[in-house]
Amino acid sequence: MIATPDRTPLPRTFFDRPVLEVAPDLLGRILVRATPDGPIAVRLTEVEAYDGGNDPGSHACRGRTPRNDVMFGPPGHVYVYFTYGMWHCMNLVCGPAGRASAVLLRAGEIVEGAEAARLRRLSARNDKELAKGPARLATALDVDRTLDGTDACASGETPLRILAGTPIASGQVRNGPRTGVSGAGGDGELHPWRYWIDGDPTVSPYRAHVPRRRRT
DNA sequence: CTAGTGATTCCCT
DNA sequence: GGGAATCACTAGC
Repeated sequence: MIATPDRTPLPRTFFDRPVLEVAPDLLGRILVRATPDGPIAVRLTEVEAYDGGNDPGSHACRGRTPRNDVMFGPPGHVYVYFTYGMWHCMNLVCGPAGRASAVLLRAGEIVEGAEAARLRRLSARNDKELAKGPARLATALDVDRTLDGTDACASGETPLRILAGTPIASGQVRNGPRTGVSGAGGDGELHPWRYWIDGDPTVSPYRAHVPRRRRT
């Protein structure tokens, strides 16, 4: 018998913990995006931890800037960045405030509002690909920089909120090197901080970071 | 399935 | 000015 997902919002205290504790605990949780077409909900299946200033792979490793400002703020808020000239990716900030740690949401299963998500993801060949990858997840949920700094733990009507869902037993959680991260050779050995649900079909393929030469 | 490459723009050095 | 926490597409196995 399959347990019904818990629709209770996650409290801010959930995020006010070390990022390596929060990241695997986010698997199986449900993020809800309110849109004019109705809610789109994603069950998280893959995440990556970024541990503030000590982490060479983190956007916060060179200090506070206008872009990463939200990472230095209170936990439970959403950090959205724009990358590769085209894409957005979203994170949830973890505690304590000022630590600048966050969890990148890398992939998930759309469990509500798939019709609305498909409108944003016309290249997806099937529903498993709707949110298979961090930029795909943000696109499917219509998330961009205008949502940077949104409080995912606020009560009342908010563009983004996160529900308890169904946590994943530790035996079903796998971890390994982060995907596509520059700034740390041998990153997999030192920072195996990508977590995913074992065998889940919506988990994105692993790709090592490859520095690209500028077109002449 | 894997591997290689162009797209496109913001941010920080 | 260089590079980026990526994706879509193609070729080949």
